[in-house]
Amino acid sequence: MEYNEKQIAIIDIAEKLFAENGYDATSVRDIAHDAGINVAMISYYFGSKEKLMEALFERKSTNIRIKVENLIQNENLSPLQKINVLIDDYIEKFIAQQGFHKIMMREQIIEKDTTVASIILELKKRNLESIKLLIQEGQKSGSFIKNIDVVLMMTTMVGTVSQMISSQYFYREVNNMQQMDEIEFRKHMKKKLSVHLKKLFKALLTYDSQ
Amino acid sequence: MEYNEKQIAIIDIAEKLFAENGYDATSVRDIAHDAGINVAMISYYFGSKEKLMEALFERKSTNIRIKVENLIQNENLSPLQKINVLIDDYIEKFIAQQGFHKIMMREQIIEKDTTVASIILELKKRNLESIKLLIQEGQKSGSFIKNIDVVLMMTTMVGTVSQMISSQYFYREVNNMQQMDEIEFRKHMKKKLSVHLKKLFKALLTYDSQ
Amino acid sequence: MEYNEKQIAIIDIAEKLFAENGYDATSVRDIAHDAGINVAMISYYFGSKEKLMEALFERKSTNIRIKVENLIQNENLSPLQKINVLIDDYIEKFIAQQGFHKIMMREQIIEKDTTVASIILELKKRNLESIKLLIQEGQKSGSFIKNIDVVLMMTTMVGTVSQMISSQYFYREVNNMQQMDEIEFRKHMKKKLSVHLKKLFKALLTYDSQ
Amino acid sequence: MEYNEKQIAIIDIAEKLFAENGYDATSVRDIAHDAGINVAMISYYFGSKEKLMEALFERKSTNIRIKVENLIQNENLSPLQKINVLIDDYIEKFIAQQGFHKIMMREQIIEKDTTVASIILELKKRNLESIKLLIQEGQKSGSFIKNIDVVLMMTTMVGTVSQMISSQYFYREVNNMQQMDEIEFRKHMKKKLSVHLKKLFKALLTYDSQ
DNA sequence: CATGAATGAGTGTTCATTCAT
DNA sequence: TATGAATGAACACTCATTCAT
Repeated sequence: MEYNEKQIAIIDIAEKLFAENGYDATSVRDIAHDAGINVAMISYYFGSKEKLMEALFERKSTNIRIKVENLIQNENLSPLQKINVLIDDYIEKFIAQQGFHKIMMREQIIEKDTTVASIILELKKRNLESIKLLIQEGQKSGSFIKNIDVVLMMTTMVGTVSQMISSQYFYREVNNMQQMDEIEFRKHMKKKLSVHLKKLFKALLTYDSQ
Repeated sequence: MEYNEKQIAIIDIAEKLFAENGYDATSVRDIAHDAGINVAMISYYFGSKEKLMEALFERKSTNIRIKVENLIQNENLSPLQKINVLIDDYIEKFIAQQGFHKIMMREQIIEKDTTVASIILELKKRNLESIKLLIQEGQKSGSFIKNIDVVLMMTTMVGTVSQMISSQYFYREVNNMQQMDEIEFRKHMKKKLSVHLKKLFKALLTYDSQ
Repeated sequence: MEYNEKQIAIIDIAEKLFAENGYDATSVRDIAHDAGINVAMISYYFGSKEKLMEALFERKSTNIRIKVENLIQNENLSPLQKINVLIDDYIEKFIAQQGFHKIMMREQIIEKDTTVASIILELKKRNLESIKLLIQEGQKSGSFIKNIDVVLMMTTMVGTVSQMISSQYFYREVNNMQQMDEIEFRKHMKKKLSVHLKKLFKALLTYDSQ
Repeated sequence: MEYNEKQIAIIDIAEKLFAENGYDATSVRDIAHDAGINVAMISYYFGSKEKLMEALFERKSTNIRIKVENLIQNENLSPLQKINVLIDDYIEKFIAQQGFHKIMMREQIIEKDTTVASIILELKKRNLESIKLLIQEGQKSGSFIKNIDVVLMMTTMVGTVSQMISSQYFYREVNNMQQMDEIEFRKHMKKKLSVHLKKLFKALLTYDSQ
């Protein structure tokens, strides 16, 4: 699907509002107002509010796919280093696209069988496959242990970053960072998450539990 | 606050519907219908839909507090064993009260300054304090390393379990467990999460990173 | 109709609230709340909200009837003096029972054929008859002119006092009396209205227009 | 504020219903029904029921302002004649716009600090200022006495006409005019009020009370 | 005699969507 | 292609009243 400038503008506004207030608490009027367009335009361009949501997912979900192709062919990095690159890449994407991730987190919880749900499912499967490739590579070379539950490992990566984003105001408060500039705080989160997840992944991938 | 039988029944129905469809997508009519009562009763008993939500949080949030009092005084368990007990306790509570946790996950994302938001904040603070006590005990005895970011550790515990619950249908699918009985699947999740988180915590608490 | 203490208390509260906010804008819950009783009591004691209004009118309307019996037989006063006594009596009652008069003013405007409307009509007729007696006495003795439209004259008396009550806050403002104590202000209004209406009535009753 | 045809139609219907039944006893559904439009249109056009009321006041209150500019410059009329013209003008406006005046009478009684209340207050002040100009002119030329309470005089004018309108059915009844054609009855009222108020004003403006 | 619980109808308002232009 | 006008359904909530006790 190709979207023109106006449609993209609408999608971006929708993303912002859905992220802040949730899909149901955001009216098409809110979106139209913030986008400076007529209410009818949303139905006109996307067919319905739900279809707008689908368009949003179609457009944004591709940006947050884990990409592993170049990484695999890179012969200068060890398997663990590759995993670390991947972790940083994931954190970077997640934090940069907080808004969309918030929407996705909420949608993920709903059990309904919607188009959006299937997009999310597809995304998860792709991400899982990508990371599996890297793990298997490390296992073949003997760098990683045999017994690795990749799904659980992903769950921890996604869950930890998600939870960090969701509770960032709590995090700021307990760490006395209320006044910290947003950009600086994002850097801080990235660094913390990076070190933290790398440590966890190292444990999962290389320490044999007996 | 004390609630009578009818009120509790309403709260339970509301919990189920809010968990399944979200707060905004659930109308008071839906709740009244499922509870077999008149719409007016929700206002009558709780004042408003929002107050019903608050009542729900008031009632349920106490059930999911981490309790460490007995654990601390137990002299038969090592600090790490205590942490492991706590992990299992947390997983148990979270999975048993999935519905409420789903609601809380969604509410946590919204940035608004509501009563519910403050209840969640309070809960997080209490849980953090509880777990800090155990950690400090282990540090004093030398069982745990000095440098532990408890908030990040909690983030991983909460995040991992949350993410597992949120994506349990994905988990079933990629593990070919679609047909597994719900009770058995819960057992499976608990076991998996237990082993996984214990491994992660052990790494965070005892391995010094250089 | 006889009303017990509780009923009278309810009627008094209702009078206050109806006067302040209007009949329709006052809910039985408001009344019950202010009276410190159960909502059901209003239906229980009076049958309905409308019947409560009727009870209110039944009770209060008798207090504001113009009484001329003693006045007529008083041989020490001239006809004009008697009219002046009546004017003061009317002003006194109206201001003392402002609340009820406000309710009546509003009800009077509605065109519906209700019980309350018929009570008001009855009251007006009685008051008209009373005053007519005094006028006729004065005409017989030659003190008053022949051609007097008593209805119009009453309209001016009632209308002037009503309007004064209705717009008393405007009156205070344009006369810089915002800070004046309520009791003192009532005295002021009474005096002003008294002199004013007496002058008007003297003109209507004694000056022949050619 | 400019209103389009549809909006004006709605305002007119609202005026009729508010006049007949009162603001609170008139539902937006009643208005929508009588106007042959959808209920949502009232919110759509005016924002809310209250805003509709304000629009009504904004539109109609200008029509009933006493205008005195031309009168002052007219050199062919004596001060008293000018007052008489003003009285007739006021009666004419009041009776022609009975509906709106009924609404205003009721609103005037309520003590709340609403937009409508402030419009009424403003209107009263303007009318008072207008009439004061005429009075002062007459006083300067020696036609009127010095000691005139203009506010009280206005109170009598407004009050008398208001009361006449409010109790016109009573008036018809006691004067055996139930069957009189509405148009003819209005003429009758105007004539009666005109003569009556002119007599009263003459007394207030020219007779010195000793 | 009194009341807490409960009800169905109604309130004003907002919703996503459609229509006529 | 674009939009202001309009709609019917739904929203949360309040209403006066009734009922069982």
